This record gives sequence, structure tokens and C-alpha cells, in this order.
Amino acid sequence: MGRRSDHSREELRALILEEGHRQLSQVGFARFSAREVAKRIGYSIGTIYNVFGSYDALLLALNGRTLDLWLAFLEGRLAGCEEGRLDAAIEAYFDFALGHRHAWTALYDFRLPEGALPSEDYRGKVAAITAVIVREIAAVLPPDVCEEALPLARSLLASVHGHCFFALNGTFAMLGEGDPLAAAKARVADALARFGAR
Amino acid sequence: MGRRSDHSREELRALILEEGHRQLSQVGFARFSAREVAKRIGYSIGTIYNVFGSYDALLLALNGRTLDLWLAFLEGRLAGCEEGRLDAAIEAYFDFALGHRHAWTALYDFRLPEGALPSEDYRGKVAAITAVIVREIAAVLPPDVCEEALPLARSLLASVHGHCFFALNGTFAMLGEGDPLAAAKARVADALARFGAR
DNA sequence: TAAAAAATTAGACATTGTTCAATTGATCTG
DNA sequence: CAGATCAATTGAACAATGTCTAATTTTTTA
Repeated sequence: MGRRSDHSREELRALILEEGHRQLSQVGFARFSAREVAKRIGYSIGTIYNVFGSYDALLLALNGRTLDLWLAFLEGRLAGCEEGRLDAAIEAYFDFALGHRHAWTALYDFRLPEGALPSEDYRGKVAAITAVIVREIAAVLPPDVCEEALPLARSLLASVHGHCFFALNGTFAMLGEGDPLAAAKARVADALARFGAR
Repeated sequence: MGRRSDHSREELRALILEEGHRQLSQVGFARFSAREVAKRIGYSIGTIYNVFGSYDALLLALNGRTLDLWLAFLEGRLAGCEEGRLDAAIEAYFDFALGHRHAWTALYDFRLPEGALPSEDYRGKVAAITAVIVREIAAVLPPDVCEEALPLARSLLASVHGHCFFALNGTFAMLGEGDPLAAAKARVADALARFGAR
């Protein structure tokens, strides 16, 4: 078959991303197959290469979509939340990861070849999620140490990530930890207490 | 070719593990190939399946080897270290991961099929590393809260892991964090301060 | 209407994990 | 020592993957 006009380039891109994300969410990164995605949307594998250029680019786009969903989820939880916003953010971190296990895990399972940087676009999405945490931390920090909000946010993000990661990959279960979320909150509280946060 | 007596079962197992670990360390989990390992030791792929039974079992054994090395590295650093032992342990955590990037990363990239548990042996190795941290935390904790050492150790392990993970996967670089190790140490100190550790 | 451009496909390629019948060497038995 | 038994090793076969490219077909342009 040759050129056909079932879908515009943009529609095709959206189609692949949608089916790809469904697939990734169902089977996980290890079993994900670009060929299978092509089959499901009724196009051939070559078309995916036309649109995305490579397997890596496709996966980066899929992970980008996950980051979009994650950010929206986070902001949704925070909207209309008066107090305990930081705890709510940590809960949202966990809940998203638990609710989108495979997609969230793929964010970290997939790695670009050594030395390759993700696109500016992708980095922006990661920065956007970080910015939410920076904002929330700045809000509870005393004014005189508020320039510490960014480094602290990066560090607390890493701490929460570690807890969430261990919760999902079974390490915590192996070690008998029953409430990873509570532990993560406690560590964040520990740090904030030291900075005299309210 | 049929049966040959170049190596005993145990020697063969050691041979595969050694070459496999070399391979894993060089090319990383994503590009690791059991076939390639077989080729390099001069046996056929079937032999690896005879000895390990499956690809998953082989990888679990390789990761087990990494855990052994890691534990030895940790204890080696701690031996003869009088003060600042916890900081030394965190440094060792980072240094091992940085010095064995691919092998360390494979510990988390590789996952058993859903629901499958690692062997008792493997779980023991993870527990052994945890036990070191429990011991070191218990040593600095006031006696009246020393039953908190285990949960605290699990949680701090997760925090340090998150920092180390972000340092290696590029997240910290993306966010402008220049000293992940210092950040990890600071978070651990925050938590210990709250428990009145010395 | 004819020529140029673009999109889509199908197939070839090298690799992978996995399985298994056949083979070959070692070991036991009489 | 010869023959039977046993166990380890192989290599080929399979299905699947990412990747690339020549051919085909449709759309657009001249």
C-alpha cells in the first residue's frame, strides 16, 4: 500500500501515542513492542519510524505523555487544597505511581544511549514537576531561607522518589516496611523542621 | 559436541557468572545478551540454560553477585573507620554505584515477572546490606529510641537510594544539582537530628 | 495531464530468548 | 575390557524484536 489519507501527520502521531501509552501501561516497558502498536492501529511498523524516527524517540514521547499526565494529576490534587499541601503532593506522587505502575516505571527503566540528552521539551516537563514542589516548599519555608527552596526540593524529590521506587519494586515488602508513604512524609517533615518551616 | 570434562558444574557456573558480570558491567542491562556470554566462554547457549534454567535465573544470579560485591565494599569502607561511620556508609553507597554503574543499575532495571519473588538467597543479600545500615544507625541513636533503628534504616536507605538514582540517571544533572552526595548526607542528618542522635 | 513529491508498506536482516531432539563423551556393569 | 546406561552439550528451529530500504501507490504540483 502507498500513501493514504486516513489520518494527517498529527492525527497519526496522536494515534500512535495513544495506543502506545495504552500498550505500555498494560504490558510494561520490558514487554513493550513498537511493532505491536503498529499492528493495533492498523499501520505497518515502518510508519512508526516515519513519524518518530526511532524506537528511542517513540519511548521518549510516551514518557513525555506520562509526565504530562503526572503533572496534571499533581496540580489537580493540589487545587483547592488549603493546608497540608506538601503532604498532599507526596500522596499524589505515590498515588500516580501506584495508579500507573507500568507507565511510571518506564520513566526510569528507559534510558537513552550513554551521553545522549533528552530533548529540551522533555527536560521542561521534568522541570515543571519539580517546579510544583519548589513552589510548595517555598510556601512553608521561612522567608530568610527561601532561596533554599530549589535545592531542598530537588533533594526531597529524590527522597520521596526513593521511597516510592522501593514501594513499587518490592524492596520495601522484602524488608518488611508496611507504610512507605508515611515514611516518606516523615523524612520530608524531618528536613523541613530543620529549616524551621511552619 | 556431547559431554566434555573441561569444567565441573560448579566451575561452569562460576565461569558463566564471571563472564556474565563482566559483560553486564561493560554493556549494561539493556544490551546484555546471554548468547554473547555463552560465545565468550566457548560454550553454546544451551549450556547456560542447563546451568541456570532461564534468563531470569541467570540475571538474578548476576545481580546477586553485584550485591555480594556491594556488601563487601561497604564493610571494607567501614572497617577501621572510627567516627562518621554513617557518612562513610553513604559515601560507600554512592561510590559503589558510580564505580559499577551498569551492574548497580541492573539491580533495579531487571524485574521478575509480576508476582514472582526473588529467591530466599537473594532476599538475604538485600537484607544483609540493610542490616549494615541498621547497625550503624542503632549505634548513633539514643538507647531509648533504638527500636526505631530498623524502620529508620529502611527509610534512610530509600532516601539515599533516591539521591543516588537521580545522580546516575541524569535527573539531578537535568535539575542543576551539583552535589547529590552532600544532599543525601544532609537528609540523613535531618532525620537523625530529630531522633536526638549523637 | 504529466511529473514530482510524499507516505506507506512489505520484506530482508541481524539479534534475541527459548526449547528440544540428536549426539557425544563419561561412567557404570557384567 | 566391551557394552549398556547416563548425562552433558550442542546446534538447529521458532517466534519475536528493532532497524533499514526498495518498491509501490497516492497526493500534490507544474
